[in-house]
Amino acid sequence: MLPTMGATIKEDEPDMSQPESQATPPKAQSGEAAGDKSRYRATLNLPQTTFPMKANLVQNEPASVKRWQGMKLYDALREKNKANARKFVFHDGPPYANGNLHLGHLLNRCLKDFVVRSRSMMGFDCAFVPGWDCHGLPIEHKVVADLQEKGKLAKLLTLSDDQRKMAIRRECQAHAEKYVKLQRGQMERFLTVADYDHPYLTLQPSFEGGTLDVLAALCEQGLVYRGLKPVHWSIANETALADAELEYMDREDLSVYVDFEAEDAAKVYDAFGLVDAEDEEEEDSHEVTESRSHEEQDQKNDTKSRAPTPGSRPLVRPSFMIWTTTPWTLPANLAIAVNPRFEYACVWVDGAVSIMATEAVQRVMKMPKGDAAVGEFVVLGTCAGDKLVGLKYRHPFVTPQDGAQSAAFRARETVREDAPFHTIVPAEYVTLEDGTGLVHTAPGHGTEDYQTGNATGLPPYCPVRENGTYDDTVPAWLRGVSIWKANDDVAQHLRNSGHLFFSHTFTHSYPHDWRSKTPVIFRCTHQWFVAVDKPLKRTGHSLRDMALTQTQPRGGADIKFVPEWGRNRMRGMLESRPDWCISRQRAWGMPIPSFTLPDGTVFMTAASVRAVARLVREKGTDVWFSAGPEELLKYYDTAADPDCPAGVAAALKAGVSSWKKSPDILDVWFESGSTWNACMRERSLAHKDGIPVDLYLEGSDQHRGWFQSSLLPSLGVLGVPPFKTLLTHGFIVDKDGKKLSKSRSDAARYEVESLCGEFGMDVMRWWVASLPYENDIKADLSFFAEMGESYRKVRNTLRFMLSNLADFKAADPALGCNCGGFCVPLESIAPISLDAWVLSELDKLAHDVDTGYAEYDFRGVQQKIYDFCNDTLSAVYLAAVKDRLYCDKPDSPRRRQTQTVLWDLTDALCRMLAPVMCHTADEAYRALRRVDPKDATITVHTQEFVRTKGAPGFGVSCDPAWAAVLKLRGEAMVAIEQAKKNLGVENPLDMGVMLPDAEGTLAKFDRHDLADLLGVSRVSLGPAGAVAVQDLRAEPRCERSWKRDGTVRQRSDGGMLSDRDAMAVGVA
RNA sequence: GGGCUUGUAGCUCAGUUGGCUAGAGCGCACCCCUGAUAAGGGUGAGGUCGGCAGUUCGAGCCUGCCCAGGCCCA
Repeated sequence: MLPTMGATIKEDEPDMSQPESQATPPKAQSGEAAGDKSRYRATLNLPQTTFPMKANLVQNEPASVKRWQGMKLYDALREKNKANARKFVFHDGPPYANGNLHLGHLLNRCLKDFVVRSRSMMGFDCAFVPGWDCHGLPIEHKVVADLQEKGKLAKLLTLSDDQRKMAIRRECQAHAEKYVKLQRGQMERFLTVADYDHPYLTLQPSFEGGTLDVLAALCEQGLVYRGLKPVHWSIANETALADAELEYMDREDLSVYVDFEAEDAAKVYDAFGLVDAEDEEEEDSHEVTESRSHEEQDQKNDTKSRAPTPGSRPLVRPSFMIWTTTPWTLPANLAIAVNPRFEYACVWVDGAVSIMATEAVQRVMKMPKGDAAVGEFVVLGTCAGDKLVGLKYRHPFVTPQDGAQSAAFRARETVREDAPFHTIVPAEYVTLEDGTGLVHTAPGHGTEDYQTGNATGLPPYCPVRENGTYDDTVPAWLRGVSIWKANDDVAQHLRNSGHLFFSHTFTHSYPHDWRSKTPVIFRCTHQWFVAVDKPLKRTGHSLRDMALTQTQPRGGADIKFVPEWGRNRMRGMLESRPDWCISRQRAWGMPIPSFTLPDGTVFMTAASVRAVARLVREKGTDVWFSAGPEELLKYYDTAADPDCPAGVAAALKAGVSSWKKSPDILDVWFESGSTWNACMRERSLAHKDGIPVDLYLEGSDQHRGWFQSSLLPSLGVLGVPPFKTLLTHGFIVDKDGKKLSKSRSDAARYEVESLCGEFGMDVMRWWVASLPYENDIKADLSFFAEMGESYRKVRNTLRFMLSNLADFKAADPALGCNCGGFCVPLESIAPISLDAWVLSELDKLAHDVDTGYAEYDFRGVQQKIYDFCNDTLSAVYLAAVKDRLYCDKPDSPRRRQTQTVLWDLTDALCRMLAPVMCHTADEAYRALRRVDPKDATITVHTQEFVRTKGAPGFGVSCDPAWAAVLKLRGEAMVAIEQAKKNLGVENPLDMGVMLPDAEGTLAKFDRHDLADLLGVSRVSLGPAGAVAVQDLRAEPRCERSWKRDGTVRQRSDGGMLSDRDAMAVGVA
């Protein structure tokens, strides 16, 4: 509806000719001629800036990197905070020096950079030395594969061990250094700040020395021992593997159910309480048939194939039925384990008798009929598992002349004379979920089996050689056979001898060597271990006890876990972890500096390790491969070594030239687990007393990896953990929450170089900051694009503020003073002003941001900064002050006050943003100060967060009634929206609003402030009730400010202007 | 199979010790502005809180089971 009281409607109103329509009210309104809106444009203070709307991050970010490099930003940060006593010790977990960095690295590096930059801006001296893990199998594997491809490997194999290893090591070192350089460049492209010129590399001699010192200290505590233990063994690489080097993949295997005949049938039947049937022929139990096969039973003795009555004693020899998925370990079978708490059944099946857990009977009998057809079966009796313990059985194909009882094995290893070979033993870990409830036990081929062997006195017998073939202790038909082939051979042999009840192939999850992707086996080998349950000489407590104590929640004095559930996760792992196998049989790593004497004694003491460490610091670990024992031990003095065995001291006098250097190298996890010493303490970066490092920050896989491999040595050496806080982040997954597959069609666009080129790092960093990093992180190109929008929002807010400061002169920011120039003292700002309100909002933000950074809640920081820019500033404050910025006289006190606030807001925001949006924040900060592009001395990054009197922000508070004003603003917006529909007024500047103010709390507020806050021309206050909107279109509009504020009249220049605008233009 | 963990609007996420009608941003729809303009502003529509069962006066939140993910192990 058109206004009816339009006394000033002009005749040339263009829309007057149009039919009246509520939906399309006239564009040109009463009070001015069409096209006159820009008459006073030149008299306005319109925004002006060189800060571009388009960020052009792809070109400009590398320029920032160069500028920061040029000004040595990292050194400048250290220098700035040196004077501060506050030190924040942050330690970089070393990525592996192999391959390109990916999105997961980007996440990790950005989070770390947020920490470094935010702590520095809090005034902490925060050193950050990047590190690289340079040794280890993956590099060696790659290098050896490359050599093989180039046909150079065959030649290497003709060299001596040391020469060959040296040749491989040279290649490995070159490979590692190449990738360190590559990854360093990528990290810098991530805009991260660190001491890139002085990284720590695990192949540096000083680092190697620092690692050996840790090993020496653990030796000193009596924790390092050499043992024969089953370990995961890679046949392809002929090396023991750490848990971290395993990958579980599906594999098809042969699953077999095997009958092991009882040695003494009567004792077995006694256990089940079976009695001789009285009407049976006078056959006693000693004359049980020896025939094995179910078929044979049927054929040979028709009468006996009749199912016996339950409770009666059959005439055949019973068997213990076991189940295994690794038939190749059967030659090493030394025992059968039962759970003493389970009930076992004696089952007659087609003429044969087998023993298995009662619960397993139905399942086993229902197995698909493959090798043995099962007709009927009868449970003759049951008994508890503990009744079976101690019964003897016969191995189906290993005689006492072979195997662990053979002379060949006894010559090699110590075997107890009374070792209970082939006996039923108890074990709690036996379950009923799979198999028969009787567990094939080979102490040389499994951890639990090994423990059972230890408990019962059985040796860890392992007839499998390094290359995966059997040695000479097995029956002749298996000698030299590959174990994978043996699976079938063994099954066939058992089938032929009638011991195989059933077999089938099936697919299960099986551990594989993470590099060669080949299946691993459990195999007993001589390895070096760090004991986790052995008491330390110094404390009397084991590493496990100390680790569990240190990780307990102890009300603040404990290790802090972010997120908190990491504590339970890690403790669970600590409770169940085995001793740490620290040896590997490879070339690319640090040697374990032990020696084997001619008499077979293996020699390594704390003092001998330290002696080698000293030499290694001088020459690097290559010396181990190039020098002889005399040279390697030149710093060793037996007289000064209390741990040196007498025999060794004597042998040493006779000369060490015949001693053999150990071929073992250290697990790379031991090296990275020593970084708190080899890097942090070695370089005096660590706290001098107590816990050396404040924060470790890595992916949650490191609860088992680096966090644990660091914790244990530190406890052993220092008695305290190496870290005060452990922060973990999750893994990158795709938008459906699935693991990111490298084979996806757009995989190339997820390469970090592509991401930097497509979205820019500041956008990627803004994205990282927005993440709830403790969980899995969904990543998708569309998310990055969305974050680009969000980035632009912040950028435009900064730009708008900068553009309204074009004519504003602030004091020299280098002096750290915001006063002077045109600045208004913040103390003079009235609490009822818009400016006080926005500053008080900034103070809240500054407080939240401060806390957020301190607590690593980057998401909270990001969200609050974004909301502040988007809501508090863009939608509310900046929209409200636009009028005064544009229309007030340039030097009016009101405008200068607002500009002062804008300047401070921009300055404070740049600082808050700096740790995250480090390029853009610096760009804006420098634009605010109008820094010459060539001047590299001024940067936001050497500044600190705004604080006043010790608290974050400017210390400005606003009138408490502001809360009510903002609430009313929300209501008014709804009313204005309704008025558009109901009154037909489209432009809020054509409206006046009456706010209900029954208590008179709003009376003190400037009506202009209130009107600007609502975006309307006028505000009046009224009694209680709803917000009322007035149609002001009948009133004249100011040609300059477009407001209808009630003061508009024709001025001396002929224009229609309000009082304020007339004054600004200088007309009467 | 086990330990830890996740599943809330189309999307990304908040939801404190169980307590009004479950919130935000983005996106979407409609509208305004055209003096932040490859910008800016307003209003609005979207949810059986993975499923089932239980405890409770009351469950997104506690318990059990199940389904679908992730990390680490076996």
